[in-house]
Amino acid sequence: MHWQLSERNWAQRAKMDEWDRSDTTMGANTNINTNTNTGYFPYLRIGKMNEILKQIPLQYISVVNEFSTRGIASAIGVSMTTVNNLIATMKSLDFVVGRRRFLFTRPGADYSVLIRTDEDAAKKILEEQTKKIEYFAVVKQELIQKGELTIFEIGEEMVKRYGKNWTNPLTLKTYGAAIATILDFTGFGHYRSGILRLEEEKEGMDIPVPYLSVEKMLKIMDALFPGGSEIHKLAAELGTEERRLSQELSCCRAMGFVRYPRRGFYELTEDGREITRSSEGLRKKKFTNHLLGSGYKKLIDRLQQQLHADDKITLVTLGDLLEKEYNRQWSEITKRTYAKKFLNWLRYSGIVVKVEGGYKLRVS
DNA sequence: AGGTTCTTAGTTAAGGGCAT
DNA sequence: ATGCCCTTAACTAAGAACCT
Repeated sequence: MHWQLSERNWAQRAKMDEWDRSDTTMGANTNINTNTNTGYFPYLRIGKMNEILKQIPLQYISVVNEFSTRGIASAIGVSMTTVNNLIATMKSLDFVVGRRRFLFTRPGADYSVLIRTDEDAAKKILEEQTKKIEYFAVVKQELIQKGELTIFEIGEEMVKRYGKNWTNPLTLKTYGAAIATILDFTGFGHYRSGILRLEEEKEGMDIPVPYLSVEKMLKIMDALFPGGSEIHKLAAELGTEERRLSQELSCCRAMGFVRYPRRGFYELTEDGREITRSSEGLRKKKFTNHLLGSGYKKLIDRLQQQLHADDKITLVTLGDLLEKEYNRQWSEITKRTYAKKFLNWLRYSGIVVKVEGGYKLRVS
């Protein structure tokens, strides 16, 4: 209630907007978007922004009262720079206006309050902002064209379009990642490890190497049933080292059994859930379907292509194939390691059958 | 002088390969 | 089957440099 704008405050707001505009090209004031920021870009990643925002005492969040960098800094016990980083980000989203003395905008105040209690509602507000702000449109369009963008490319685009003088590649990445995380947060694309994708990582060339057996996969899925788990908890439960486990989980993801909704947390997909509940026979069938529908299908196709009339499949031939398809150089021992896992999958799903001195594909 | 923007160093997480 | 070590990459916080 108390942050409702009164007549007088609108006047105040207008004044601050003018300050904002005055430091760039004058003129062009006929522009309807009077409160669109000029020259600011998100700097903090969305997670960090939210984290700091939540610490700011509510009394500072007002579209009536100005605040200063110093005031916030001492209120929450962080450096001026940190607050400035936050303010720059908030300005880039039209959540804050002003210079030296700042004021929340209506959406900015709403967002800052809601983020504490109702993340989805806050998201909605931010999503609206991304629709209004030009550089987001630029990135979105670029993303639609290319399907995926690295954070470096996003940064580069900003330099090109808006004449920023960022020269350090790390700087480009910083800004690029900030923009990418915001789009991800608001539901436009998915950001992960330096790349913003339009589609949830569709396994293309880069599916993980087969790290684990079917049995281990099922064990993991059992542990994830029904509600998912934090990686720490899961690791403790299974007695598998965390780093190792995250690799194994990435395999389960590539198979479509497991989902990774947020950092550190994994859960079963619908199909994953079904499989853990299925009987052995049904489970085999479902597993096979997933294998054939996954990126690993390509390996099976290759296997089929390269096999001559009475060639046998052995750990050696399979290892060589994997090495080639993944474009790596492995030692013999490593090749064997991965070949064993993959063979385990093929055997389990009945794609290969045992013959004298090796395996062969079952003709289907 | 004080405020703001860009860079950077140090830290943490993820990924990859090997060996037991 | 899986623990461990090493490399690479991302994140964060804050300092340096630049404005006004």
